[in-house]
Amino acid sequence: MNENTLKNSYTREQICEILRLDLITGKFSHNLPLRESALAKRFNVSRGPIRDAFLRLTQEGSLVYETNRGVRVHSAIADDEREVMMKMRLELESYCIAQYIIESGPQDHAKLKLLLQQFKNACGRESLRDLAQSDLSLHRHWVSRASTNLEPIWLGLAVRILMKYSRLASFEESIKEHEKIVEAILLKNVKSAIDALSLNLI
Amino acid sequence: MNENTLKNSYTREQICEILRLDLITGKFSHNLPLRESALAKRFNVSRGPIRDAFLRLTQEGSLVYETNRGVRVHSAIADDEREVMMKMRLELESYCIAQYIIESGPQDHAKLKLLLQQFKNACGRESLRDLAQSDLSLHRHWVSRASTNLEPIWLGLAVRILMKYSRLASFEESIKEHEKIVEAILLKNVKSAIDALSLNLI
DNA sequence: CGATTGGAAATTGTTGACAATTTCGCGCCG
DNA sequence: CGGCGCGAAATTGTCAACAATTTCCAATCG
Repeated sequence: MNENTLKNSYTREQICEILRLDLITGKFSHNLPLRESALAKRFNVSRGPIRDAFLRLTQEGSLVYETNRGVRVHSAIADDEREVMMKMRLELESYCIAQYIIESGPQDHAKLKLLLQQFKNACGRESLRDLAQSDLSLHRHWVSRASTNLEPIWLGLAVRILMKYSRLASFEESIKEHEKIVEAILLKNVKSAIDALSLNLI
Repeated sequence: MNENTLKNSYTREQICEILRLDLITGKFSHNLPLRESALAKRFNVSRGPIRDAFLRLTQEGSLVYETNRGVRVHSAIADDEREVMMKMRLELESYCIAQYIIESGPQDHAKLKLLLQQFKNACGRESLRDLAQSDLSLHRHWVSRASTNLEPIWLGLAVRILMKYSRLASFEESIKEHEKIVEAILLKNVKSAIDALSLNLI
């Protein structure tokens, strides 16, 4: 926890992102509730912003809220729930990639390449946290560019799916899958991009 | 606004529900930001709970948040976004109805009949607000019973879809569609329930 | 006349204090 | 010895005040 060393306090958004990655990588116990005051101290802010983050993560589905009793980590999704979520996510991202290919310009492509490179680096470091973060960032790039309306829905799906398997398959394979998707996008080949995506989202 | 006449202040949850229906039925301008203090006065609470509700509705997608500038009503979704959302919602609710048929007991069925009746009553009153509320309650019943994991995702989809058409098709037709779904559920006929659902979610 | 800049008003962001609720341990009684 | 209140501690819920930021308007300058 090196965030305490910085004196600057965190924004609601930053706190939310950090906690989200903590949740994805399983840093919190499933049975113990998360305490507002403990996290307030950790991030060097008052309880207000922490409550804001809790509320968001609850809506995303990674936390469960009980009145007067705080929040707990949501139980992992079942296999068939994951299957449904995957179908929904594939539907959503397919649309977004098709849209992204139409709308994106050179600066988007530069960003895309950068995010892919960061993903590869994270695979190299073999850090689960960095991997989850860069995976989310990459997918989020085309989703948010294509539709701000679909982005919050996508986030809820992606986070829950990631929580299910804090362990991703093989780093090598994951890199190849994402390379194929990005390559197809840069060539503006919708069909091939979606084919590659559907191999990634299984 | 008869909520002011009651002295009791509202819970976060109630405020959220009221605002959600206000948003669905188009009570707020798309360009003007929603003011925390104005709503705090309306609900007779401080700004804290209002901010909580804003945060939730933002995550649901009906509001858009800008740092230091408050929230505005999110722009309506495009036709093709609606199409994607509908496919996702159909996928989600089909699973939930199948699950619901397996798990539900007599008391669930009683509740189901009650919710259907309330939906019919709302159609009779021709109140758009009541209609939206009872439509949401009915669908929410089987979704929440089947999967707490899918419920927040479903809510985001359903709200945005409802916002798109504050005007529903025909009351008569809508009643028939929902009667068919409920009937099939009570008979534990999964296929026919999902068929009826897919006619409703178009 | 239009653009700019300065400051006042309005609004959001954050905090610490207090109220309401839950939790937990301890003594008490059967 | 086990269950039952009871009260203290811990925790969440709410609030009002203050800080930071944005917005708006009017005075000023080119």
